[in-house]
Amino acid sequence: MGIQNTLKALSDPIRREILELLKSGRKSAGELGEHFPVSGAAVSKHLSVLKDADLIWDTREGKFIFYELNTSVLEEVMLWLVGLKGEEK
Amino acid sequence: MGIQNTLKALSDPIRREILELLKSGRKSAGELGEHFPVSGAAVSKHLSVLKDADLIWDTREGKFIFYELNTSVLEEVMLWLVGLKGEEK
DNA sequence: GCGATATTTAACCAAATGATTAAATGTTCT
DNA sequence: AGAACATTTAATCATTTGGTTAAATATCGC
Repeated sequence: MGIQNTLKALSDPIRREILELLKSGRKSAGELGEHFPVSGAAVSKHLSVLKDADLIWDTREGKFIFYELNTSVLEEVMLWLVGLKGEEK
Repeated sequence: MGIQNTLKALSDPIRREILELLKSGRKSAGELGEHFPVSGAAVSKHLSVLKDADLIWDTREGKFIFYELNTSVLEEVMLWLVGLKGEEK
């Protein structure tokens, strides 16, 4: 965990777009996958990176696995950024 | 440029620590290098990544090259993060 | 239980990343 | 000009990353 995992997870454009898609509510892996020109397996791996970083969590619901956004972990990154900006000089 | 370059640059711990060191003022490449257990060449490459991301700028001063923090580019990242947190649901 | 569907995991591969050492560049001083 | 110093660039290498296809898991409906 920690800021390292978070920033690493955020450093990929597909992963960031996944998070943005989840802003409007929970979505299944397949639903998320439709938005990207890569295989489902690739999307699945991105999801597991986001999950390891605690940026999303999942719930199985029958045949589907739904993913949901967890923004609480972004707090640490924001604080770090603010620290860099604010305490300058 | 853009948020992609910025986040990529921020995703490495040495580069983040370089930025933190620069909070307290400009430092030469060598001075920065002393803080890390890697070669000067490695530090130099990290500096060039940060420079490409516009997170730092440099000024040659005689034998030395001084690096200085530029936090303005962090604005975009902060906005993106706030957007993710705020517009949730 | 079987077939269809949704998703992940495994095995593999090419490209990117971060490191090293050695060579090149720029600057100062004598 | 030449030696010493500060830093970058080049060549190289091992590891990580992001992708693919094929196989494994899990659930549903018949």
